[in-house]
Amino acid sequence: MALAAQTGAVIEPMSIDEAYLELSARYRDNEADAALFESLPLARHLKQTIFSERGLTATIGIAANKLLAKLASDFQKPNGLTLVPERDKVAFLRPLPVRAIPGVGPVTERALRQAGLTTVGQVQDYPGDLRALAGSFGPKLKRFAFGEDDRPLEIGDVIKSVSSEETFARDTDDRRVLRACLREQAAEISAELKARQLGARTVQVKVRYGDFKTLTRQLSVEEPLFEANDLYRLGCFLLGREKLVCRPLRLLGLAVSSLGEPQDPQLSLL
DNA sequence: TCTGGGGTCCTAGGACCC
DNA sequence: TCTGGGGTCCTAGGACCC
Repeated sequence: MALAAQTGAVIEPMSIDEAYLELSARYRDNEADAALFESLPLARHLKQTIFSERGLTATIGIAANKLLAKLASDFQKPNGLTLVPERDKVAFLRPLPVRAIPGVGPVTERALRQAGLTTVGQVQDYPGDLRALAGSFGPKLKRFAFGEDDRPLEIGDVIKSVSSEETFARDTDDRRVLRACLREQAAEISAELKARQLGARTVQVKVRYGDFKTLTRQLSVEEPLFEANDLYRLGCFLLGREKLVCRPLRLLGLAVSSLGEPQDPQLSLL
């Protein structure tokens, strides 16, 4: 990442080992495809440096937007380097399975298949209303199918929720086990909130039973909370009020959302 | 997919207010 | 007292991603 920063790139980390680099500032004076090709030496240099410094291979996709860069990097997986020029993007996309498009999971894939659409090319050619198949994602899916994507890089780490959950080795309704679990989760979440100087106005518990049935119950409060004890007690309250531990649990989870600046800790009630 | 954990976003119904 | 609409918040569940 430090190396990438030296290139003057704007960076959006996606996970521990994946990131988008925007280099349009570095190659801005060129026609789109020319700029892409000009970034090839830098991409090769990045791969080489990662390998010599860490002994790891890296895969890079080069394209004019996030969607295409991601698909390009997926194209040739270990140790790949794929460039998708603007002029080739529609053809590049055509043979890909619909599942390759980010946002198309098992459910949307099934809906599309039932309409006879299994490749991105078929989505490109589809004259019907994709909303009927993919809901509000339909219009975006259509644009993605043609390689159009204007999502900007998201930098900064605005976080919207914090959660912790645990799947038990054996389903349990032992109150002591569950309380200890919840207490630990509350402590973890509290530490995260404090580290980020955030408070949470919504607390949610999640339970899953042996048959995989999963329920959530949440509660919003006036004052943003961040103390482990407050989170723990609200979690207990929700479990009890909703009688969620009516049979053994496979999973117990605690989550907070509606995050914002905490009030003066002195005023924190409950 | 006999199924782990931490996230985001969307939908839909109900409460409540104007 | 009943009806209608819009806006916002809360809640629950689900699809999806890494």
